[in-house]
Amino acid sequence: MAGRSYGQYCGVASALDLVGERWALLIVRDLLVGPRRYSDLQAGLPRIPTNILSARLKELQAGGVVRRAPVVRGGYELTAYGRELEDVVLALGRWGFKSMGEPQDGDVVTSDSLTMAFRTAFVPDAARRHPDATYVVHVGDVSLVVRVERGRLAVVPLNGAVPAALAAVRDDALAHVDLEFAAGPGIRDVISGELSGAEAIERDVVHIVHGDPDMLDRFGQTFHLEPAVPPSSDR
Amino acid sequence: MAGRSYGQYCGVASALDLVGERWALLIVRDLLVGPRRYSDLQAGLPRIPTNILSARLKELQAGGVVRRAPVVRGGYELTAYGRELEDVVLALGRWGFKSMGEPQDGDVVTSDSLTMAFRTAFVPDAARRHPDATYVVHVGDVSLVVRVERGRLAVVPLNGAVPAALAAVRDDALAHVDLEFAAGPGIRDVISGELSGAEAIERDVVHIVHGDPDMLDRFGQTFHLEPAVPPSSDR
DNA sequence: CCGGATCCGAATCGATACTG
DNA sequence: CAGTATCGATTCGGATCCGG
Repeated sequence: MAGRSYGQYCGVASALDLVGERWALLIVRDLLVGPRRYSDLQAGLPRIPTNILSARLKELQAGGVVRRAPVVRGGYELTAYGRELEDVVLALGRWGFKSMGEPQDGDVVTSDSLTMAFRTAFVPDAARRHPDATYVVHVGDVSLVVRVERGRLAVVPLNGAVPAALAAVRDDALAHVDLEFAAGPGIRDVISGELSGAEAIERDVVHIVHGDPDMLDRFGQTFHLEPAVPPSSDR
Repeated sequence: MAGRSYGQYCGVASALDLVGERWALLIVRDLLVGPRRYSDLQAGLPRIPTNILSARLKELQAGGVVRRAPVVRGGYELTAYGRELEDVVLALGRWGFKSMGEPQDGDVVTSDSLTMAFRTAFVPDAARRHPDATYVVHVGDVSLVVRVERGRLAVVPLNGAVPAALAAVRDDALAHVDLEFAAGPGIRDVISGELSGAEAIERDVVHIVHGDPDMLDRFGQTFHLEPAVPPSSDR
């Protein structure tokens, strides 16, 4: 499966031998949200060719990263070892956030990628200061229920079927939504702190559907990622 | 250069568009140690085809990750943005460490990969308890001077030319080496804590060249990575 | 319809040779 | 030393096909 290894006795090389092939870490990203069926993964990675998805799933299984999900019919899930890739995916997401400019033509936002983005941006310390809040967020055609409860984060899709446990969380959250808003790509300037809540609303980067607009600042503190370094500070 | 993007407006996808191609992160790994010339990179990545190295360096420059090093003739170095990949490389190294079994035929250990491995395994808290120690470590045909000074880590190759600043660190360190040892791949069991210093010496995993063998335990505390999770604990 | 397997042209990779 | 050029071997991407 890894016909071509990097040939180095090194942790980084070993990791890349397992998850360094094209698409592999995006599959892992989606599986970090939860078990997924073949067609779920395909839907979440619109550009992946079906033979590549198939090949990657086989390789990831052979590498002990992924296994068949016994409960979900036709499902895949991460092994314990695979779940430990969360650090890697979060680090990549933090770094890559800084180079996300405007979306390119045809770029999509998926439910799973946005869910992982919230996990990446989540600041536990800030959440501890405001331990409870519930947001409903619309980006593109993805809608998520983002809940901070006792300083812990849960993200659940607003629509669609979810496991019973998550459905309970979702229904509970929807009973008391603090803030519901729709946002475009400019939301990243709120996440990076380059735009205050009020500025974001004024510039139509964020449209408040429901709730107290001041909550948007709390949102920006709870979910924060560093903005891009200016190229000038290159030294 | 990135003719084929993943087409997702997502930090992880954006990161992989920049450094997800084959060999890219290994080039970054080596550049994290310091500026390198084309031939240094080639020597540190014995299996990379020269046209691929050339192509990657171009792409990484276009992506703002790498630039020509003004000081070193023919050199490359990371930009400020590129240096921020350290988190990613360390996370990958930590994860990949767990799947490093025995070295495969033809696997090499390079100076730069071992240097980054020490940075990955370095435990600042443990170093704070023993803030000063100097080791000379031989693995394969790589020899490094590993120095902890006031709780901070510096790794310098034992042989070969280095910039003046590093040469000073090296000479200073060599003046009072606490422990010099040679090790094979089994060194990873010391790093993972699965072998005590005494056991490692007894089983010939580590050969003490010079110094107090008891220092090997301190070494194992200062440089620690989690061992592989047993497949049984998969839930 | 879901979960893939198969086929094929296009792009990339890997090995080697060659050049300023 | 620092790459470019070339070319066969792989892999990738897109589409189609097939069994349950």
